[in-house]
Amino acid sequence: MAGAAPNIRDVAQRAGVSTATVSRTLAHPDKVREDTRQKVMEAVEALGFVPNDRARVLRRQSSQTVILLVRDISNPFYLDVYKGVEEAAFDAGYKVLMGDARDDDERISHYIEAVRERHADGLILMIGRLPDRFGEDPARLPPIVVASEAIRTIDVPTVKVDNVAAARAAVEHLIALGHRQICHIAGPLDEYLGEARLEGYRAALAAAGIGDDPGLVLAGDFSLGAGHDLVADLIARGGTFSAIFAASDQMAIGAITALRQRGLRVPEDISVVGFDDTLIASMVDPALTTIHQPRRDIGFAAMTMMIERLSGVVTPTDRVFPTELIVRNSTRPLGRTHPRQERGHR
Amino acid sequence: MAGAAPNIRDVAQRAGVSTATVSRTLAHPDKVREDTRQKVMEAVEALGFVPNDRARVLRRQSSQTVILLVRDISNPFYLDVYKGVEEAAFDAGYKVLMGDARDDDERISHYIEAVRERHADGLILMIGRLPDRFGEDPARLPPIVVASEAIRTIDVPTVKVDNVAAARAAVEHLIALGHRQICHIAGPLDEYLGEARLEGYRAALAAAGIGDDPGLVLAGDFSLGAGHDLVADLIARGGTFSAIFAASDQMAIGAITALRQRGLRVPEDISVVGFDDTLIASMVDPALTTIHQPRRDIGFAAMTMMIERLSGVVTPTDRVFPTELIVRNSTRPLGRTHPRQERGHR
DNA sequence: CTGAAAGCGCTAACAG
DNA sequence: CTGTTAGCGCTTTCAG
Repeated sequence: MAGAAPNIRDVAQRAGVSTATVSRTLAHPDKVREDTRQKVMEAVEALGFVPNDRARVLRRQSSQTVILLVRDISNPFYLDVYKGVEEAAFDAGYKVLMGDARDDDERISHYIEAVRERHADGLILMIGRLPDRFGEDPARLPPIVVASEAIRTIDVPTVKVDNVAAARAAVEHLIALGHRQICHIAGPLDEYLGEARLEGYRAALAAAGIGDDPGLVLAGDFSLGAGHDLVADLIARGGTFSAIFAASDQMAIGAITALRQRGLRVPEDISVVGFDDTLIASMVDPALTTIHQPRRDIGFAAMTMMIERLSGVVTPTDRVFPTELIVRNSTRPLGRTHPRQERGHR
Repeated sequence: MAGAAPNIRDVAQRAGVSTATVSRTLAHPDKVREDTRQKVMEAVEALGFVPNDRARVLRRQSSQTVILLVRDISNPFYLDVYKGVEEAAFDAGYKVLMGDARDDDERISHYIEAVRERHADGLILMIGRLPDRFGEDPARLPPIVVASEAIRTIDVPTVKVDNVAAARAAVEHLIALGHRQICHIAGPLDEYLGEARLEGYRAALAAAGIGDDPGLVLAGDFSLGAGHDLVADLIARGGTFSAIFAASDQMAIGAITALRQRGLRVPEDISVVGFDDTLIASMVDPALTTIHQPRRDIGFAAMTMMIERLSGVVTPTDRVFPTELIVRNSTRPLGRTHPRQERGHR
C-alpha cells in the first residue's frame, strides 16, 4: 500500500528545486530551463505526482467548470446539445458537468446552490422556469446562460430558435396535406417553450381559417410517456383528428405507440409531426416528419456565451438559430393510403 | 452591482464573533449558544453569505462527490441505475456527477484523471474495460466500484446480476416456444458483459441439442443503432432465423425497427427478447419480452459500497442481484399468428 | 461555549 | 531563470 499522495513539496524536495519551479514546470514548461524541467519531470514521474485540483481551484478562484442543467436527461435532444457545449468547452479548457432537473424545484435549487457554493463557475440552463425564490434577487444568481428555452422571470443571455415560426411551418405542412382536425401535443403551457409552439400552431390554423378546438390541445412535458398517455386519453374520450403536431420527437413517438395500440396506423390513418429531429426520428418506423433544430450549434453557442460572460470582457447577446421542416414518412395527404416513396432512413 | 462575495471573515466581523464560531454555527448549530447562533444567522442572511465549497473541500480533504461513469448516457438503463446511486448518495450527504464514456479511451482516461486530481472522491464504473495503461499500476487508480459490468484487468468491488443464467433463461423461453433458429445480438465480445450473455445463449442451445450457427451471433454495443444495423445487415446477407435474443432492450428495439422496415412483423414473423426491462420495454408496440434487472438496487448497492470503501472501515465484497424473465408480446410460439391477450402495457 | 492559530496544496507576484 | 513569500477561504485542534 502506498503512503499518502505526494504533494508539490515532495516533488520539489526530490528534484532539488522550489515548489514554485515545480508549479511553473507543470503549467508553463517553456518558462523553465531545459535541465530543470527534466529534473522536475523525473521527480514527478518517480513519485506519481498528480497536482491536487482542489488546491489549484481555491487559489485560482475558478474551477474552469460549467454545469449544464437539462429538463430531462432521458430526452436525446439534450445529449446532442451537450456535445456542442462540450466541444466549445474543450477548446477553452473548460469542463462540463451535466445535471438532470426532472422538472423538480428541489433538484433545480440544488444545482443553483452548487454553483453559488463555487462548485462550478457557471450554469447553462435548459429548463423553462426557476423556483420562485430565485426571481426575487437576481444578484444572488450565479452566471447563467439559457439554451433552447427561455425563462421569463430572469434576464439572462439566451440562445434558441424561432419556435413560433417553426411550429407554424409544421402545422402548415399538415394543412397543405388537407388536414383540418389537427391535435397539438404541447409542452407546459405556463412556460415559454410550450407557449411559443402553441402560438405557432394557432397562427397556422387561423391563417387557414380553421377554428381552433381547445379539446385538441394537450399539454405534456416533452417526454415519451406524456405523448403516449395524452393520446391514449384523447382517443378514450372520443376525440376526432386526422393529424398530430407534437412539440417534441419523444412525444410524437409516444403518440404513435398509443395510436398503434388502438389499431390506428401512421401515416395511413393519422399523420404525425414531431419537433427536434433527434437521431431517433429517422430511425423509427415510419420515419418521422419533424422540425430540425441545430442542436450542436445551440450548445456550442451557449457555451461560447458562457465563456464570454465568465471572462467578463464581453456581455453576450441573445442568438436565434434557424430551423427546417424535414418531411419524412409519418405524414400523408388526408385520405390517401398509398405510401410515397420511402426516404430519410439511416 | 454587489461587490465581491462575502467570506466567513465578513460574517464574523458583522456578527462580532470569530470565524471559528461562524463555521461552527453553520456546521454544528447545536454546539453554539442560542443567542450567538442568532447573531451569526442574521449576519449570514444580511450579507447573503454562501460558504465557499472550494475552501471547505481543500481543508477537509474530501469533496463528498462521486462520479458515475456510464458506457452510453443515451441508454435509459443507466438513468435508473443513476437514480439508485443518487438515493444512496443523498442519504450519506454525497453528491453524484454523471459522465459519458461513449466507449472512448480518451474520455474514460479523462474521468479517471479527474478523480486522481481529487475532483471527486471515487468513481463508479459502468463500462467494460479500462485503457491499457491503467492496468499497469493498480496503486495509481482512485477508489473504484464497478456496477452491472465487470472489468477483468482490475480487481475492484463489483455489483451485478448473474448474466449467464439470465441470458440462458431468455433463450430457453424462445426454445420453449418452438424456436430453433435464434439470432443473438450480443454486446462487445471482448468484454465480460457481452461474453457472459453469449455464454448463457450457447448453454441454452446446447442443452436443447441445437447446434449453434456462428453466423447468427452478431456483436453490438448495446445501442439502438447497433441493433438496427446488425439486423438490417443480417437480413441483407440472407440470414434465416425465427427469433432474436438481444443483449439490451435498446438493441431489441433497434432490431424491431429494422425488421419492420423489411416488412417482417413482430411477433407474427419474428419473436424478439430484450435485456434490462427498461421503462420503454413496456411502452413500445409490441411490448417487449425481456429480462428484468433491479437497476435501482444495483445503483444503490454500488454507491453503498463506494461509501464503505471511502470511509475505509469496511472492504466491500461483491454482490449479485437476481433477474427475472418478463414475458410480454414480442414473443410467440413458432408458426402461430393469433395474438395472445395483451398484457404488460403501462 | 468561544477564540486564536495553524494549516489543506497550490499559484503568482515580486525580488534577486 | 529561480526562490521566497503571502495568501485563496475554510475547518479544527487546543486553550481558555
